[in-house]
Formats: sequence, C-alpha cells, structure tokens
Amino acid sequence: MSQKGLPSRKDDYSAWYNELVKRADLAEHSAVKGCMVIKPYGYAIWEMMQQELDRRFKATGHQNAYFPIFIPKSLFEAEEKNAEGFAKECAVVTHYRLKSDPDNPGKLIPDPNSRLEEELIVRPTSEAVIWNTYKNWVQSYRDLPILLNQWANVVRWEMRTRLFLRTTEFLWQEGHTAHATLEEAMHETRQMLSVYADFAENIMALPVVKGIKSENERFAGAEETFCIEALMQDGKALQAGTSHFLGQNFAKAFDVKFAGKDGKLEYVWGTSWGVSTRLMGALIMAHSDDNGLILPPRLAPYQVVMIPIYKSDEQRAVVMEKINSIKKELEKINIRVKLDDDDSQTPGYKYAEWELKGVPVRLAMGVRDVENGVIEVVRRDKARGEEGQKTIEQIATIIEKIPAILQDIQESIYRKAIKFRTENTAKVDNYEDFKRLLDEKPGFLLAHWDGTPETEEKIKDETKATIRCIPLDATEEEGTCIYSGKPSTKRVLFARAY
RNA sequence: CGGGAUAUAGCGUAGCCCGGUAUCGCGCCUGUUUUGGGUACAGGAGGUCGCAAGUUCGAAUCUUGCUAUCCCGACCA
Repeated sequence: MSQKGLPSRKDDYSAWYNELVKRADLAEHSAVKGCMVIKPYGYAIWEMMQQELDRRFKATGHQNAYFPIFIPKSLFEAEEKNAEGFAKECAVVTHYRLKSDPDNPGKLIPDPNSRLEEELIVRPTSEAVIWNTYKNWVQSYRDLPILLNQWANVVRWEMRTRLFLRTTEFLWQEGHTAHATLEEAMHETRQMLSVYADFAENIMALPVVKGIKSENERFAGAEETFCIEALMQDGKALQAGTSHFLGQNFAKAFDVKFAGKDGKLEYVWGTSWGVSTRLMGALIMAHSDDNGLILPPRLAPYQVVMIPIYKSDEQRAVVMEKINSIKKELEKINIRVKLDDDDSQTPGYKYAEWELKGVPVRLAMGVRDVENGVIEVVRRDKARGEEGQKTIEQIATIIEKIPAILQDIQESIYRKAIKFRTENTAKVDNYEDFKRLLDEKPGFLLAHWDGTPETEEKIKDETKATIRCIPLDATEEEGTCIYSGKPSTKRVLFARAY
C-alpha cells in the first residue's frame, strides 16, 4: 500500500483535508479528546499569520495584554445573553487538588476537600473577565478609549471536532475595546473588520465577503456582528473572522461608566473581534490541490526551497558552493529560504516532499547548471506540466527575479481563488433553483430574504444552508423572498457552511 | 448526545466469521548501488494486536464495559 498520493478532493474532500493536514506536518490529533497538536511547520504558518495581524493591530493603535484563562462563574453569568450562548460548551473547574485514590492504589482522584467555593469557567471567550477589569480602569472620558488585544487559547466543548476547523481548545486573538461613543465603537468594529479583510485578501490570498450576520448567527451579547466569509473549494462557506459591536451590553452588565466632559455618567460602548487557528483550515481548503498544500508566499515559512543535485563529493562541493552563495544573497533581501541538503534523500523525493508542504518556489541546481550558469525554477501555484511551471533562469539574474516571482505567485493564487468564487456564486430568484443549486453546484447563493429569523430557520432546516451574511456592498433592489414571497430590498449570501 | 463504521510495528494494512501468540507494503538500521519527479538489490531491527475485565487448556479472533478516531445527524467559530 503506497502512501505516496493524497486522496483526491473530488473523491473524498474530507479525507483529502485530513490527510493533507497530517502529511504536510501541520497538525495531528492528541491524546486529549478534540484537541490537536500543532506541529512546528503548522505553527510556523500560524506565527506568520500572528505577525501580520499583530502588526496591523498595533498600526491601528492597539496594545497587547493578557487576562486569565479562568473566569469565576459569577462573572461569567453577568452578561446573560453571552452566558446563555456559551453555557452548553463550557469546561468547568471544580477542584484545585488531587489526592491518591484510597480504593485504587497508584490512581488519583480530585480531593473532595479541595472543592472550589466558586467554580471557574475555562474561558470560551474573555468578555466577562475583561469587562470586569475595565470597570476598574474607567472613570472619566480621559480613560477612553481602551484598545486591547490578547493572544490566547480558549476552550469550547464541541461535539464534533476537525483539525483546525473546530477543536475543543483553539488559539486565537481577541480584541476588546471600550469607547466613549456609539459612533467611535461602531467605527472600531468596522475598522477591524477591514483589517481582517485586508489580511485575508493580501496576505492569505483569500477573497472574502464582508457582511453583517443575521440575528440567528449573531454573537451572543452583541448588538451587531460583522464577519468575513470565504468560499472553500468544496463549495462550502467558512467564517474567517468576526467583529462585534457590543453596544453597552457589557458595560451595563459590569457597570462600566465614565464621566463625560459635562460631568454626566454614561455607560461605555464596546467592541470585540477575533480570528483563530481556524484560518489555517481556510488557508488549506481555499488553495491547496491534490499534490498538497499551496501556500501564498507572504505566509510561507519557507518561500523558496533549494535542492542541490550531485553524484560525487566533488560535484557536491561545486554545487553546494554555488547554491550557498545564492542562498545568502536571497536571505540578504529577506527571502525565507530552506536549503534541503539532506544527503539521505534523492532529489525526486524532496520535490514531492516540498510540494506537499506547499513551498511557493523550488530552485534545483546540479553541476550541469553550475557550468551553464543556470538554475531551474519551479512554481507551486502551477500544476505539474502546466505552461510556466518549470523555467530555466540565469544564475546571474535569479536574485532579482525571485521577489517578482513570489509576488506573481501571491497574486495568481488570489486571482485563482477569486475566479473560483465568481464561478461558484449565483443569483437565485426562486426556492427550486436554490435547492437545486445547493446540491448540483454548491457555492455562494445570492437570494432575496424577507428578513425574518423564522424564514432563515426554515430554509436552514430544509436545505442546511444558512445566511452567511448580509453583504455590506449589497445593492438595493426590489425583490421577493425566495421562501415566503414577501418583499425584500437586497440579496443576502446563503451557503452551506463549516 | 443519537445512528453507522473503525482501532493490529512510526504509517498504511491482511488475519477475526470457523480461537492455537501475527501477513504484506512503506518507513527505519547495515552494506552496495543510485541521485534532474518519491532509485535498486541484499541483509536486519521493530508488535502490551486501543484499554480493562470475562469465557477457554489456549484470545488479535468470542462476550461485556471503557476510550479514541472517521462518516451521517443535532450543536457550534
């Protein structure tokens, strides 16, 4: 039984995804139910995401801080809607000590004498503990705004998990801001949505639709939830980021008030926004092919992999000298380079290996090439045998060409994703077409909706499709709801979703 | 949490119905050979058969319980 190939996307999309995640060394299942181990190569990609996002957060005036993983139940309960929304998936700490089990030598049990007076909730999100803290930080309008972000792990006890897409514990960042006015908080909410969209499109090469969630899909405790929605290669939608306008809900729950210039006390306005390791899933499912991962250069831990080809030690010396000097030159212009000089593997093996791991550019060079002053360049964004996948370049000019090639790959991956989304987005005007397309050609469906949660719920029950968002750029047009026939003024975005 | 399936060496697997301590491939180690798309040959190491009980002279195989994973539902980012 050969382990060479991946399952194909066409035959079994889930198997393809699961295998790819494991085989590309991104992550694996752990001994803990629903929790994953993120492996070094996968974590390196996450770190690239973190860097890019963190830079953008700082550039928009935010600072990082850290709040505890545990939330006393009484705090957690304070904002009722939020608490209700998460109650079903909370891990709860009840004891702080273990002891030897008297009935079972060598085993441990929670010490009954160490039961906590008040249970601690493992954070599914941190609004409660953060707003409880903000209460102490805010007295005057001079204390506002508070613009914080934290990088953290959270726990949501899910029934069914999948590597990166839905795990019991996951990594994310959560921004929590407090403002003096509604306008400012709303501006912050929209600004961070734009930051996410910019990151997704320019760094992840992932086209996204910016929109507003319907009431059903809104974050518990928010007045309005904004999101970016992306389309995966199997035609399912994936929510890639959310930004919430919290109104004064948490300020009221935690009694966070400030004195304005006029001396009047008013509740603070809030926002929160986050993206998670789920983005890794989006990255994989949006771009990769049956040969493995395809990474956009701006996120690739290695942008270029170099593979030397030689027979004898003498040849090795010749090739390695040249290839090392090229490597140094590339590093000088901040290209992330991996030189795979492992003698125990053949070049062919390395080609397959780095292809599986999605490195954007492969440079291969043997003695012949050194003699001829050339180097082979292979692009991961093009299929094997496709025009332009392999080219022979002059060593003399390769250094200056690589940045342009990487840029071109970044753009071509994005264009390809845009093309896919365009081809898999359809306007539908009746329920029959809607249902038919969901099965025959899954993707984004733009359809009129009467605006009621009841209709959305019924469509969901009957078709499994949900309203991903009401696109921000939706054009006003007269129409009738595909389900109820009632009047509607704009189309909303439907899809089956992850 | 419901329905179905699976769990055997690092990975992928055969054996299970019809009980007798385990098959094959990849990988790993040694040597030779090869190296421009997953080299070839020879030799070698590696297994509490998911865990725990039970039935039996004897359990990977039969029974029960537990755990984990996958698929389908419900729930959710």
